[in-house]
Amino acid sequence: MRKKTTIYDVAKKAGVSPSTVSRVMNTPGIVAEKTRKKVMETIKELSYIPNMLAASMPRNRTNYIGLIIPDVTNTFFSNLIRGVQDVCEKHGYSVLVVNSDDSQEKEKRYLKLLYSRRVDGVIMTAAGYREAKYSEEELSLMRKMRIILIDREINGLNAPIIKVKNFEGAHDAVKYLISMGHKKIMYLAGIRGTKTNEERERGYLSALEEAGIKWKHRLVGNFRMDTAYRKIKNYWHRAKDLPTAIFAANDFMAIGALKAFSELRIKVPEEISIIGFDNIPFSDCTFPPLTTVSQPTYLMGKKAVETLIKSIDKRKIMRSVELETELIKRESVKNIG
Amino acid sequence: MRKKTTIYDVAKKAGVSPSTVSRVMNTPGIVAEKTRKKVMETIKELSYIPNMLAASMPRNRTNYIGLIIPDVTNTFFSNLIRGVQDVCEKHGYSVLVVNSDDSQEKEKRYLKLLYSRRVDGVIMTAAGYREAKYSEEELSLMRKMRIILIDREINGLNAPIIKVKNFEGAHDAVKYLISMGHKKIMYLAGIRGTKTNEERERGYLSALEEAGIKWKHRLVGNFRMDTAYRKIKNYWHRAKDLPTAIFAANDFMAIGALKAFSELRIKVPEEISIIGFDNIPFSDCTFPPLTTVSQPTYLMGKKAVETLIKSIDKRKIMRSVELETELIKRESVKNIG
DNA sequence: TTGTACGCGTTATCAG
DNA sequence: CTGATAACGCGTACAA
Repeated sequence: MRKKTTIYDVAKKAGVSPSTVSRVMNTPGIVAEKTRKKVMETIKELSYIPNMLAASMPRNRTNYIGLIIPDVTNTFFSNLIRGVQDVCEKHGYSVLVVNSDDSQEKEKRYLKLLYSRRVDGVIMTAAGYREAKYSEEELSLMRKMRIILIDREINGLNAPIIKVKNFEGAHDAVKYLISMGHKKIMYLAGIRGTKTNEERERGYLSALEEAGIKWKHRLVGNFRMDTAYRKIKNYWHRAKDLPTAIFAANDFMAIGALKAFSELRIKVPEEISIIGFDNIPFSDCTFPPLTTVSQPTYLMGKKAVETLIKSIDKRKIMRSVELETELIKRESVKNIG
Repeated sequence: MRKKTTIYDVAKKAGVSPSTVSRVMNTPGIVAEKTRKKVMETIKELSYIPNMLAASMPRNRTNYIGLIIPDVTNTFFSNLIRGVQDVCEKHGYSVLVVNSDDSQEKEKRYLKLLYSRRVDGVIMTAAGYREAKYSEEELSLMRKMRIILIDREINGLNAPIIKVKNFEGAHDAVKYLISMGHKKIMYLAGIRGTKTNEERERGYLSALEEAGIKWKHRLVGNFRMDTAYRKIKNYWHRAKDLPTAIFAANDFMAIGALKAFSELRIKVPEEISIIGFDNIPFSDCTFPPLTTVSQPTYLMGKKAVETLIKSIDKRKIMRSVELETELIKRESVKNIG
């Protein structure tokens, strides 16, 4: 790799000073039209591409945003990433993505990395399903950075958070089931102790209560498809008082249930109705297509960067946001009223 | 944000020169144990975190890898990303991911961005399904960077490429179908003119020929689920000589077919066998679980960075790699022999 | 409107 | 083994 063209090369060839070239690129308005043109030409000729790296130093800004998520491979997060990237790109920012795998240790390492890289802001969904404890050292590091949280809070850190209305989403779903004539609705639960699961379960219970329905049942799950599959099969083999509908804490589990029923020769939705949560891609490719509660993951990413960037560029204060869910009615629910 | 701790702060407090602090961090071996300890202590005390940004300048290395893909949201690529990230992280590199949306224009813009960011290397899957034409200007920019291609080549650019054996993968799949007694096998095609599709189709034809089978049929598709769905429904309504098995150019289309047959009340695999290609997540959640050809996407990412980093760190030359596919036998194929 | 000179935080070189 | 000093490429007060 031969030497790269610098701002000096352009300046010399155009017969101006480096500062003028710099101005042409950053504040074109304040330079005489004639010189501006001359400089622009030279830039083209030499196909000069400015060194953002070098520019970052005096500016004290990298135009990088750090993004810490559990796993890119999870569609929930890849959609989030896309939201983040799209907005970032529009504002001249680049995204540095890392996977925490829900490990606090990795998370800590990456936080240091991002600090070291001098990113202008960080978007993170805290590792671990349960509320984790953070050492004072980590908290202090986080406080040195401009951080915005997604979905999960961090005790002791006063950072704004973007989340969805889990309670309302679950409430709506169950209410819909009730409106379709269902009176025996089971909750296929996620991991206990996680805020996400608790909120969805509360939504489930409250809808039941509102309708004056006493029948309720929770099948313990862990957000995973295979577990739901096994639990359902197991349960249907020995239970006597079976539900007519299931509200699953997420789509993976709903799909696991779908699979179980398919093997049990129990028809969905004719014999049992199912609603999921998340609206992951493919929830519309199941048989039957899954009725589910949609999480605006893309929007979450978008909102997060928007507030972050506003805070960076215009020094505005960041505020928490709660996003609405949406009930996507497909074909896994039947009206038995 | 208050002023950040620098190497000078550490040096002063430890009573040494900045160079010594630098050495402690980069080449600990060459500094006296006693001073090293002293410096390490001071670093801890001040919780100093080095500024990689600043270090990048004199080093002329950013330890960033640029990754250009069509879309993070596509599981094919998110797996690739993960492979890239995991290896990068191990070697102290960070990844800058951008989405081209298969647009050459965006691709070009991002190439410039990555150059401007002074990434140490670029991994890209060229935009567009068909072979695209690149201007001399773009080619020259690409030649200035250390680039490694994924899956698709670029005419006029002599860059190494990582790809999978599409021909062999397709060949194996169809051969398997034949071994299961199928003699009328249809090809559900992807976009014509794309190398991926051509290679898979050649694999299909060659397996047929090898077995001396004359019956063949191609249903034109475009790699998309809904198209496959419609084509299949249409075809089954009016065709007379129906196949007993289908080899789809990718999983999306295979799933589209699955859906069509489900609605047509045609049982898979009892009445028709199906094989897909890609092994996307969820191909094991369909009914029945899809038999398919697995692409090692994670491995592709891994291989790409490995060669790239070797080239950066040890100035070794980069070589192209062709990866093996694997036939994943699930339940969408029946032995009718 | 333009140019000069300094600073950004680190590494590399060279002398000691 | 350690310290002084010159880059690295750009932005920006300040001077002209």
